[in-house]
Amino acid sequence: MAKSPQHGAESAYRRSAEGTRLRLLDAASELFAERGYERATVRDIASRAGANQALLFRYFGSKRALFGEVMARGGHEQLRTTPAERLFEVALRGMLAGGRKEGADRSLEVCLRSIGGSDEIAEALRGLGEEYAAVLATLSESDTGTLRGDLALSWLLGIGLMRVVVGKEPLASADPDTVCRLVVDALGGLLESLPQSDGAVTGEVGRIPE
Amino acid sequence: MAKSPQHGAESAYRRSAEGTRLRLLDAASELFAERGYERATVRDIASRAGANQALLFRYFGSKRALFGEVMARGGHEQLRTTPAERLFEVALRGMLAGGRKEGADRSLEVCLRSIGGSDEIAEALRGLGEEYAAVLATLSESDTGTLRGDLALSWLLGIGLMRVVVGKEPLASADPDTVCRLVVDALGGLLESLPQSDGAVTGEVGRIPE
DNA sequence: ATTATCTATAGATCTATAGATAATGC
DNA sequence: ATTATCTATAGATCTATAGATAATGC
Repeated sequence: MAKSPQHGAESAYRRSAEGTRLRLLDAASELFAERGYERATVRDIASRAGANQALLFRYFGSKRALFGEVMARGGHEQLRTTPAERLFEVALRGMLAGGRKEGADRSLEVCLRSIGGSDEIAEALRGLGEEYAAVLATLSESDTGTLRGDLALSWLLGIGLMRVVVGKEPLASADPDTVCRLVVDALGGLLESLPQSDGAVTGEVGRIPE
Repeated sequence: MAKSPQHGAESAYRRSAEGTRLRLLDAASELFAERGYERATVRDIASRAGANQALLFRYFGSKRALFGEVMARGGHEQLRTTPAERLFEVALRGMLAGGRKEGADRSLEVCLRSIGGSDEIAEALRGLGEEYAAVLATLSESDTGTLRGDLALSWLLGIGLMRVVVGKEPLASADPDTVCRLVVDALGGLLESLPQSDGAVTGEVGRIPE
């Protein structure tokens, strides 16, 4: 019992600047997703990382800079790895899962929970939104294509808002497949090139890309 | 110049408890809509009302109680005065106007800007959402009617989020008629009894209730 | 000796309250 | 005399920093 490490499992990672930096980043990712920017305090983050609160400032400079790194890290992964025709459904399903999938990209969720906070947060969401909407816009041939992309993204975020953040029933407990089918079917008229969900009960058979 | 009133135009309303209470309520309505719950400080509100900050606590008890009164005041007006078939479009157009219409009900906007703040705020939005969604659900005969109502409301809020709060272009500057038509047309498949917007360019003629 | 970590605290906000002041009605 | 209003400040957070301490590598 003598000389027992005072901080449990993470003691093995101790006294490594790089390791602590990474644990702080991971803890920040989680807490920003759970509580949003404002309500996740630097002390909470440091505590979950098993690090001293002062190290957060040593390694990242400020809370806002840490937020920037968190958003930059996972933010674009989903966009890079998903073909345009599948992006809406993949992002929607990620949102519907609401952090229950390990290692999922929760950037949009982080934004949703952080909204009221500050103008800079709104800008972060706008920036990420630009990228999603631009891809979605390619699914329409219309001259209002970019607007249609914005509207599709709006629905995605609105669903996340009501289901994950607000917890509105019955949406909050609804089966992801059911939600996905209803939404993708309705979006068919807006984004002509959006493949309808497979296993649709509406009678329409979805085109499967490639 | 001697004995000039030190507070300008509002001096006429001075020394009336009822009047001050009302000016505080109005100022709070505006500031909550502009900045959300957290960022609208009691000092800002009192200052805009031309009142001393301590009076806010004297007349309302706490900032949260003031928020409650603001939400209770305008929150249900739109719901009472609008027939179910028209609710979605009326609420959407109100959201698209984004406070540019005098005396419009900005309750949903207030909620959107206040989200990250606290669980109690999320509850306020859930409460208001219950009422909207319940009405919208009556527009579908399906057994997933309530879910469809939630999804329609989600789109409404998502559009408000991206347009009013985030300012995503081209949505933020888009013509309300265009947005309305695109959204209402797409929602037709989700809520069968939703009348399509008149002047539709899609070829379908909307049913006009009564 | 270097540098990762910790302690202690400055400094900036905010909500909320206690008690003093001043305008009105009688 | 009553009560609307104002002054001053308590008390609770939070981010951020300065300087001390302690673990590692040479």
